[in-house]
Amino acid sequence: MPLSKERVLGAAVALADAQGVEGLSMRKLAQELGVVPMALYKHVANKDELLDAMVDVVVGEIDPPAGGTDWKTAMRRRVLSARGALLRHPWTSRVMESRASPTPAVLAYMDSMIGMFRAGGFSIDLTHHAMHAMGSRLLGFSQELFDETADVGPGMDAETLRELAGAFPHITELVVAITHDQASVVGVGCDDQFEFEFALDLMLDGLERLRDRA
Amino acid sequence: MPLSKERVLGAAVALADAQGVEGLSMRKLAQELGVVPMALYKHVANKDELLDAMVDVVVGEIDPPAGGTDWKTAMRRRVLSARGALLRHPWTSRVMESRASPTPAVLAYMDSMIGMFRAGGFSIDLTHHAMHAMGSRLLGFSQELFDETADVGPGMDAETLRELAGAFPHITELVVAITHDQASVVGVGCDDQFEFEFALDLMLDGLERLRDRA
DNA sequence: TTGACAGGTATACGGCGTACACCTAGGCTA
DNA sequence: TAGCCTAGGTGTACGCCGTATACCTGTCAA
Repeated sequence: MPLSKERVLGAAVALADAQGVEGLSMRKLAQELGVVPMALYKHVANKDELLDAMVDVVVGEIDPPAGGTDWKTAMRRRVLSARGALLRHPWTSRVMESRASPTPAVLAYMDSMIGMFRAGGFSIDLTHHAMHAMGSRLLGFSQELFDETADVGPGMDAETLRELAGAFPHITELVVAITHDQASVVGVGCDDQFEFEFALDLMLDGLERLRDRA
Repeated sequence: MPLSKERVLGAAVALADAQGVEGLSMRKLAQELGVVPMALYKHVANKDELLDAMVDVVVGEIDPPAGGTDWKTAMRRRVLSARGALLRHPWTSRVMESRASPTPAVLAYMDSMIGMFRAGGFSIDLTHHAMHAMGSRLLGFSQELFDETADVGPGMDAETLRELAGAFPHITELVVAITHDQASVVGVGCDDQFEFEFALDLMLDGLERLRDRA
């Protein structure tokens, strides 16, 4: 089977899924395809263009807007669909952020999101603010700067734990509370999906209130 | 003047401020300091540690919590102070996101933020949700996935503009509205500071309402 | 005086993206 | 059918990167 842009993209996405985007190099990708590195350049202009195209693959997995419902549930559904795509390809958010300007596919997604607000009766100005306020959540991710439970685990002795508790009392209190909530569940950690939806609804409810006040 | 961790860090921050974090290499940094690359390794273990230390420099610029006010204005002030630091060193957010785990300084900042919620009468659970919901905004940035006015400017002919309007009608409408709002100002673009505070207040107000309901 | 050590240096390795020249097979035109 | 064009894979090489390793030199304590 000869090379093609589709084959290259597919292998690139798979490789990034498997190894993370830091592990994706033109050379490894070529090897994966049984080909010499420079062969890739007959199908993509350079690595940056490859990354852009990979983002578009993921954005293409987001469901189209649902019809026949109010703006809020339609938007909610679409955002959660985007989140699904981003969870399947966790490298995407990082790549998207590092890119200088958005790809047409991302622009089209944003455009249709704006349209959903407008159809929901939002003024242009409020729509504008809403887009900013939603920020990355529109694409189904909110960068989590730290996973509070990742660093606390079985691999830590009581001494270190006590030190941590002294240095960061509030974090400790919080982690303890979370962990107790679900003591029976294997693998401590909070319910990311719940947290995401919590913040999403907080945002959507607040925006709705602002719209109705005007 | 001999090398020192402080001199290395200072030069690294300055270089990243000037060239962006992509332009920061151990070799360029060494050259900036008039020294051979390997000399740096007597003061930092490796580039990752250097990046972590650079983040801590910026986090150190964030004002301590303001006393003598209610939780909301105290938190608002602190977040805006963080935003100031991040705006002075725009590379910081990207570096922070790319790091595997947060530095102690970042943890300490988060810890004190949690403390501010708790002092404001938030339950542990609501505090937890609040921290997730605030996400990166806690550190004064919300990743802007696209700057809607960056791509539309004097360097674009009427033909391209019409094409864009056809492909992305809602974005176009929005950009036009924004640009008209401030026709007299040089350099189109929305007021980022306003947008940030809008979203921040939306969040804080929503959280307060939840707290009072409980 | 000696010896340890802190701190700057020289060299080298493997990995990266990619420019450039080359080859080769398939298909189109004359 | 002869000639050539071109799409697509190859080989080599360049300059950049982070950093391991060995080395040198000046300072200071014993």
